[in-house]
Amino acid sequence: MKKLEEIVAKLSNVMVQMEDTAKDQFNLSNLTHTQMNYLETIHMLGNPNITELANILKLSKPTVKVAIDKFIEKDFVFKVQSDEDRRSAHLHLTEKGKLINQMHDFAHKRIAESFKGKLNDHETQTLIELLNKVLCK
Amino acid sequence: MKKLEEIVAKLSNVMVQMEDTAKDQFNLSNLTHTQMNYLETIHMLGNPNITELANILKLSKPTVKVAIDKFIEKDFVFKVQSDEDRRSAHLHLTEKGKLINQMHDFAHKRIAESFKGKLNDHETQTLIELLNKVLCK
DNA sequence: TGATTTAGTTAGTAATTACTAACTATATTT
DNA sequence: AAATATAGTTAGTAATTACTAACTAAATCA
Repeated sequence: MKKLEEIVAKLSNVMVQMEDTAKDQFNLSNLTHTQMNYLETIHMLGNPNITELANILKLSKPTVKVAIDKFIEKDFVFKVQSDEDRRSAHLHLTEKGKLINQMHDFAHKRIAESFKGKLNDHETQTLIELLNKVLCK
Repeated sequence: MKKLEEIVAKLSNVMVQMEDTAKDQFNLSNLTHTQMNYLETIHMLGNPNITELANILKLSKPTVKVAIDKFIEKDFVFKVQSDEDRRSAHLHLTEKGKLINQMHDFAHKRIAESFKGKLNDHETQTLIELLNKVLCK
């Protein structure tokens, strides 16, 4: 029987590979890792402005501005002027921009299905319970 | 009770976060994702030459050559001329270059320990058995 | 109301990452 | 032995990613 840390290493491998495959299947191979990270962070923060996004990513505002301009040009992101503060604009993902999150969901679903395919119902239930326990704070 | 794919999503999050933390602790924050990938691939292939590395990474030879030159300058990699074919050189990781793999091992160990801390011995054993089952081919 | 802060932008610069075309030197094929 | 193929390199180019300094316009503080 293997040690848990070896299994974690293998698990990490499987997940990275599945994400890569999903990225190909969603025709997102043209996006760099950095660009994916921008779109994921915008999704995570839920329509941040440029200043908030720059703070979270620990990048300068001009850097983020340039990146966002390119996303807008490529129709991954659009801006909505704020009513409360007319200096500020909220960043939104377009349908195309949301693909990134759908891609993640797809990869996770595929992994879950692969796991279920190798266990019976009782074992699956036990795995869910144990993982739920180790992942809670 | 949550669905397995939601748990997989959470698992993915936890692993990415732990790798990021480990990267900071190993003082590797100055390396880009692309650079990490080079060093991981050299480790995985075990002293490839530039042509092999370029093929696996699906990059041109000049691109890989330039990247390797920078790694050599920064003392992450060194070259060993081949005896069989004097045109060719094998790429080796220096101690500094091997840090990347130690960093991964460290992250996996930390995750495994965190999991063990939340389960009793019997549950840990069951988790190991179930994950072993889902991760085998 | 005037001074200061904040959100975003513009301009100029630099490192990284990637490419193709053309080259040298060694190895293999005919 | 000559022709071809392979390993690596050099040079020139381009997109991406990041920075600082300096700016405009709007909001807030004193």
